[in-house]
Amino acid sequence: MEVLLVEDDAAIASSLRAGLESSGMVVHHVSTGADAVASPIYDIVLLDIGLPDFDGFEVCRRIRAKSDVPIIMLTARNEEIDRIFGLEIGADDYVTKPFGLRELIARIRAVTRRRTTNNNSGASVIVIGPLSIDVASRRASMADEPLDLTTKEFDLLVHLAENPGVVHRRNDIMESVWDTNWYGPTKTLDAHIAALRKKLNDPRWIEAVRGVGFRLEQPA
Amino acid sequence: MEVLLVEDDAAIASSLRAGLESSGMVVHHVSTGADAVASPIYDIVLLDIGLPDFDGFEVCRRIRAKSDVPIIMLTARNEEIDRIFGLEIGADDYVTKPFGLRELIARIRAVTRRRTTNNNSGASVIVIGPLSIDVASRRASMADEPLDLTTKEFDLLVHLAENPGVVHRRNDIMESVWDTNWYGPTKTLDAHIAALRKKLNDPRWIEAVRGVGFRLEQPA
DNA sequence: CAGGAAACTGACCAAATGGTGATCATTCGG
DNA sequence: CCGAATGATCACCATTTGGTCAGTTTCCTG
Repeated sequence: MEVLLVEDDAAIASSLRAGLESSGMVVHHVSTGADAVASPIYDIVLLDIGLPDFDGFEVCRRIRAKSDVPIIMLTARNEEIDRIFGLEIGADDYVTKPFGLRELIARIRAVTRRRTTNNNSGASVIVIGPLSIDVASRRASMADEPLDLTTKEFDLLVHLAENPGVVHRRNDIMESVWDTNWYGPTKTLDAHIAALRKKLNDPRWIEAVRGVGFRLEQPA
Repeated sequence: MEVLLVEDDAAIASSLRAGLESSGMVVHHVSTGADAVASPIYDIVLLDIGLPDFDGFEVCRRIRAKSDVPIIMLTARNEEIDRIFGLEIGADDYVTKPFGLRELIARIRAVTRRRTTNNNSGASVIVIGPLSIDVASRRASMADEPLDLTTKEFDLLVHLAENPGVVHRRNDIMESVWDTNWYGPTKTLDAHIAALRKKLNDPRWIEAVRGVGFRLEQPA
């Protein structure tokens, strides 16, 4: 596992390097955004937001432009999370300073595992284009506009968004969101799908697959 | 500044050593409680609670028996904070893992400064905009106005403030603040939430998330 | 032991939420 | 092209939930 660490604070960088290396990772350290963008591709990028030249969001965007490498943002304050949240920056996860080494390593493993299995479940934040969902704080936003979702709507959205593009069968949805795999003559699920569609502004986000279930995907 | 680091996890110890040394401190590392007690006196002791031989509290007591050296406890879980809290073990401060190097260094400086100036202020503080909570001294203030909180109100506030923005489930709150995960038909939690809201002056500080729990956040 | 503050509890109310069936629209197969 | 099946939408109603309050119990302090 080769890590590109983008961090301008020498103390933090040195501490992280030591910790990551003792977990068997190879750490390449750069301290500016320019160097980060110019670097060859590694297995994962740890990206500090407060960089001297241009900020982490810009770096993230530029790296994304040329690669799908997993990116974890290192943010200093909670306020910055909101910015990340609404922006379509394409980071895979973020950790807030101060963070522990074990936590960071766990996140790295989770992100890379997620990437290799092409499965989005377990992320702190699910980002699908303009749609982002923070599972822990139970908030979702579309193009920076917060969505006012009810409990069921949120759970339903999370279930669909955990595997975007794949069809979720009605029974599976019922079991996951309603704790029952019984789908009788009720229109409960349909009603909530309808409500969600309305709040997502564009009904094409949720596509019905006749006879099977529903699929969530960013409209073309 | 000479630091005695008592920590059995090699990765964490190595990482901390690197960080502290790059801040100009001299780090002496031991990994067992026995070694810690046997060590000569340093300027400050960083003491992990989870040690292989006997636990950090015992080490703390024994060190205190022979010296007034400042001690900062490194604790792994929130649960352990309560134990520290209740015990008069004589530690000067504690930090909860995961913690950041900068935070730790700040604490070290604060504790040693406090020692030399014989001043008790400056312990661990949670700050969320105008709201600040001094966990160790159990004081909270809003816009520099002290808040007169009861025990339960304070514990509740701390629990919510430790993860601002995220939704805390009723059961989790009950378990953390009331030591029971049973939330029956009672309105105990709601009553205390109401009391807290009133004392925070703006009810929007605590948002109810229907069907789930509560979230603390600075009003827009 | 007395007084008061804090905590707990249950009742009540209002509002949010979720479930339901009727009805309309769309798709698909013959 | 028609009818059956499936999905979409809507309005209505029952339930759940959170907020508030007053009464009671518990605990602490002096």
